[in-house]
Amino acid sequence: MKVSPKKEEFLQESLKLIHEKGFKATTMRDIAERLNFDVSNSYNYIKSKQEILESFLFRTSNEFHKTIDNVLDSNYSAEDKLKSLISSHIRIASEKPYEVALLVNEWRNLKEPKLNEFVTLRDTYEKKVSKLLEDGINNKIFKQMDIRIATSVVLASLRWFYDEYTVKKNEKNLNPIEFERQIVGFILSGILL
Amino acid sequence: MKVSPKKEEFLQESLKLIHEKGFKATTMRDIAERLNFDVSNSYNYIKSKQEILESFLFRTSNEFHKTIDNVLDSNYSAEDKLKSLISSHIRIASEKPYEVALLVNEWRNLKEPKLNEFVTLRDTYEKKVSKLLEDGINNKIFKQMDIRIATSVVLASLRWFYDEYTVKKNEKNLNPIEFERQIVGFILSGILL
DNA sequence: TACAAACATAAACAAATGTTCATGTATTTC
DNA sequence: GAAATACATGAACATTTGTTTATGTTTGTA
Repeated sequence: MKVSPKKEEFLQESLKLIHEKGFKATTMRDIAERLNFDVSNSYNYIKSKQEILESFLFRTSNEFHKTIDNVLDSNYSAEDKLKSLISSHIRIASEKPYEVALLVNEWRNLKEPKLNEFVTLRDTYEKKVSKLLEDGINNKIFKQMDIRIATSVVLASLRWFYDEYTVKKNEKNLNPIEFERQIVGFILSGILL
Repeated sequence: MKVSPKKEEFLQESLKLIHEKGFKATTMRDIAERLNFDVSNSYNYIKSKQEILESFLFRTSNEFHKTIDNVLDSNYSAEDKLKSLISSHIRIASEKPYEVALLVNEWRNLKEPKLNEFVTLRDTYEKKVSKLLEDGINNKIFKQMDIRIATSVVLASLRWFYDEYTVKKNEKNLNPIEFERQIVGFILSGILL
């Protein structure tokens, strides 16, 4: 599928607007206005408003899945797999913060059957993380923990990071490398000295 | 301010619906339909749709603020303050999961000037947490860490918990006491054995 | 019992929204 | 230079939405 530069511009501007205002609150007229053309012209680029959301969400979801699959397929120890997963997650979130923001905040606006499809993908991703943690526990690398809690907490610890790269630069942005170092420290051994 | 039982029922049902579908996607007619009366009747209970959101959001925000203020005012060590904070957070989220869900997911739908007011409250809350962590670092109880990252990660680790109490009971719900034990373990000393 | 408050309905509204259609102008490609 | 493709406009549409107004019924209470 070829993407003309204008279409790409349309999609990127839509992405940013949807991130700013939320999917429901962003109207087709909002998008068109920002691009200085009439609403109707938008439909030369997309078939429907939903399509914008769907394409971004599934594209980004796929990227995360590919990444975790590669990590799980590797011969690293559970500890190094987890480090590698963290690293990949941070890379994606810093490279494509708006896409990740959409993934986190706007998936609820999908309609069936896409919504179901997405939720299934999300559950699958969680299960992959759970498996990684479970292996680590079985190999006595990680503590004995409730897998469900551990999975949620690890994912929650990473999920907010896109925000550092969408917010205005009134403060210095976090350096992804340093962030990775700190987050690895936190997840592996907590904050206690 | 007295709240009649019918008004309370109206608000609670609105709360659940808004949580299910999102604020924008929930129409006044949706709410009325669920309560088996006409849309117009809703306006005997509230002045506007926005008011529903505002009242829940600021009420819950206040509760969190009161709680953290009490924690900070105590004579506990930084470590015990943090434990106490975690405990309070989990209590609120398990007692009022829908209110907390709204706080986390729907604040973007506030309009100015309420939006600004809310964001300020939220920033203030974060600063309070940062202060707690900073004190702990200065007293050599916590590791040397980037305060901004540590604050975000601690809050993110707690934020998702309401979900355990809003989701259908197809799986056993988490016991808040056990959750607290695990989360304290995680935040204080990570997952590494 | 009478009066006020609470609870309810029906009809209508203005504005906003996603989308389509018919049509026109650039731009690219052969 | 002709033909196809990309880019754009304006008008119109059917729905949906929050909210108001006028009016009626039920319920608690003095």
